[in-house]
Amino acid sequence: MAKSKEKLQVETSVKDAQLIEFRRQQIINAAIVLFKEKGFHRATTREIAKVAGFSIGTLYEYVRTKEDVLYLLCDHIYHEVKQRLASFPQRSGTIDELKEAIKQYFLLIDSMTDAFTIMYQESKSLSKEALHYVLNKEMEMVALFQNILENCSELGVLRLSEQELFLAANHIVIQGQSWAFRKWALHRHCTIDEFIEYQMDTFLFGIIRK
Amino acid sequence: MAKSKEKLQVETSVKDAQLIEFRRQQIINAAIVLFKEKGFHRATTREIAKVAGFSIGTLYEYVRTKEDVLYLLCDHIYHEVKQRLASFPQRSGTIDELKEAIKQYFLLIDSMTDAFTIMYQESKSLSKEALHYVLNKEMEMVALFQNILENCSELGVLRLSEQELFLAANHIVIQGQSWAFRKWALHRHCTIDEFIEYQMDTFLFGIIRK
Amino acid sequence: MAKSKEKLQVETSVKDAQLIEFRRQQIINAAIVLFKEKGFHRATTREIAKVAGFSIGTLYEYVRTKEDVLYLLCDHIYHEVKQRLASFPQRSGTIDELKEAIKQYFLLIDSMTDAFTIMYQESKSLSKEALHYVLNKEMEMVALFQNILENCSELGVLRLSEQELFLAANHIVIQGQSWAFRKWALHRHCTIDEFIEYQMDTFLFGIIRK
Amino acid sequence: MAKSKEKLQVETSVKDAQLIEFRRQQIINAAIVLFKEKGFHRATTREIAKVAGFSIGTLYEYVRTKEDVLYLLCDHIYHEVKQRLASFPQRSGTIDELKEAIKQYFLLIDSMTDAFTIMYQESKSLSKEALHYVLNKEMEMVALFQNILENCSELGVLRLSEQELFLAANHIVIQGQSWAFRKWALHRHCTIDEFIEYQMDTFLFGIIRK
DNA sequence: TATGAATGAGACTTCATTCAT
DNA sequence: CATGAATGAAGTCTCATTCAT
Repeated sequence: MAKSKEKLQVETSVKDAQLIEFRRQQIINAAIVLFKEKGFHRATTREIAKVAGFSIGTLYEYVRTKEDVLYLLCDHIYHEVKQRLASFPQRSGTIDELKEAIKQYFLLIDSMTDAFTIMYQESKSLSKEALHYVLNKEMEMVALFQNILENCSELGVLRLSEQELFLAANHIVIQGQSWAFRKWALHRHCTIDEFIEYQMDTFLFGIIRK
Repeated sequence: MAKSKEKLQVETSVKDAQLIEFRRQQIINAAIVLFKEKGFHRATTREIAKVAGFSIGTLYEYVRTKEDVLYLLCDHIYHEVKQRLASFPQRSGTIDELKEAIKQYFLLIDSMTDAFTIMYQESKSLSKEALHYVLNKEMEMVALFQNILENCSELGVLRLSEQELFLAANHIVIQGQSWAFRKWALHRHCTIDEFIEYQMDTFLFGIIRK
Repeated sequence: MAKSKEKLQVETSVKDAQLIEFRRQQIINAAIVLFKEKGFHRATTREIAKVAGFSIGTLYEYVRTKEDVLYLLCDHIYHEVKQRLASFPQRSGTIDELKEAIKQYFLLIDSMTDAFTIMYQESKSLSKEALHYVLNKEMEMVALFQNILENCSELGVLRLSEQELFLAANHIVIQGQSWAFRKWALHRHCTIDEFIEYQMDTFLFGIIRK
Repeated sequence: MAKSKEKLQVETSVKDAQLIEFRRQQIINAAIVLFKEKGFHRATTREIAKVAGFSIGTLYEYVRTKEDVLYLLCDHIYHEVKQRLASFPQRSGTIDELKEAIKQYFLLIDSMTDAFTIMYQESKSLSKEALHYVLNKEMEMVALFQNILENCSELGVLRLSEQELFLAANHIVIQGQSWAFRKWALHRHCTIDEFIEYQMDTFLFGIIRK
């Protein structure tokens, strides 16, 4: 797996970039369905190809190993998260911005429950190199919230130490994820909106008071 | 896998109950090491036997399938959690009791990081029946905290709705687990004690205010 | 194993029907050699693949389990029997037709001694479902002779009760098979032709007299 | 396996001859049940010991290998057959004696269907040496009938060539066995007595006429 | 580009047999 | 004599990956 500072490249024998993009999206969609149903290891490449709508031979034209499929999936998720959270940032440093960011993040997770769950249960199957890359992305996600919190902190809205900033950002990320992999228990007691409200409430109050 | 209301039984061809207990603990210990290192699927039964200190044949005298090993491991964890949380319950309904419970739970997780991580990443590999049993245990764990919170609520220390009780209990459980599977990121910024303090602080403040 | 009223289907991942037919014939041939030499249980799937001329992986592209190999073998035999006995039916109801049928059946067995012996010693290793199917075929074989006898009976050449018709048909089938699994003893005393003549003689005389 | 002209000896580490006899009968009985149910290969030595009523360790005090169990079983059957057919021989050379012998043989088989079926389906699993011994016994059984037929022939009751004598004896033995391994089909159409009568009738008529 | 038959390393599991108690 | 825990060779089957068409 070739490496670049920015992104691990999954090599192909196919040249047409658009086709690559298209096929890979098919692969990711198939992978989400299958990995959710049976996990990374129990899902076979043959099945992935079949669900994706082409042959096993074709699959291997767009991916070098099964692990690549998982990597593609993880990468895809972070891409989505970034896009979603990047779409509204006014860098105002107000509590409202923070709230909006949290809300968007939670809603995103709710709309991609399966993908998130897979990522958290299967990323350990990545190679050291790929895992490292994915965990970095994860930290970037935390950093996104850390930034927003920092803005608030600088404007005096919050009063948090370095450590508290980090822990608070983590707190948000984790609670969001928990909606994905504990949905089976949570959604019997509340909707995503109620969940968001509760988290926001508790969290902000716990934070702001300082 | 025979079933009883209380516990799924893993059958053996060995008769000496003490020996069974002993060997199974060896198996669990070996499994924790290996599952942590390579995950459930990449770890082979032969390796498990080897690390446990006996032959593959012997392993299968104490376990019917590889899945049984995972089940044994999960069951073991819940056993520990219950013992730990059951060891100090004065049922006082005070905030101090709540704090102590949370602390014990977090410390337990810290001392069994690997086991907890495995459970959360691999339990999906259990059979439907075994998974159901494990998830039930998980809910029992949540219920433990729910009870303590309820006690506090009844004594007027807290003022929480049914839903809030459940969400708060979940909150605790999740944050505790997050220390296990995000330790790699967290422990670079704080110790377990600092983490506990932070969680307690934020959480309780977010809760109590009501 | 999918089921249809007519035939149990052994499923494949290979799509080319002609190739399937070809490979399966290779498998059956290999199985006859090996099952004869060491029996169903002592013959390994790896050996079967090797003798058939391909890898173990390929074997499992054309067969789902080892049992399938045995089933394929049994099915093949009945196919042959039917073809052979169906090739000359003038439905005349004469003794000559009966004699010809018996002769063809005995000659067929002589040319497939190994396959027949295997079938009678190993069919018990089939699953209940497959065994049932095979025993049904066996009864169909008996019925073939029962029909011929019935024709003779209706034309007054023979005078047999229902029960006698059945027993007589069985008699033929069994004596034929005995040439297969007792060849080791019989062929030291007579050729297949002598055996046929003796059986015909004794049997017909015992029957016709009535 | 030590060899003597008369009988293959299965060695033991136990000395008490009576106990040996007793335990072996237990083993044979257990083997009949289990080999019938699952065949020689699928039945495990552990099961045999369990059904026999003792431990696996004890089993191996009275038998050196699993194959020995099968051998013991086969040997036992021939012992029974000989005893049964030896109990009434007046060497009269009459048709009635022949008829009585046939009847006794058929009745014996009917009372030991399972054992006979096992012998014919599993004896192939014996070592070459043991198989040879068992097949010899089989030929002795044929010879028993050959003798009786010869007596009749000498007295002029029958008029058969050497070859015919052999084939006729075989005929009897085979038809008897067929009651064992085709009982599933036959007993729906007739009782053992009807079967005997039919066989006697057809066979004798086919024979005597000469 | 797309296909799918072929490959074979390697996984899980069984079970006959031994031997210390 | 009896026991049963331990052993490990060997068997069946899966599935990621390749490559000729």
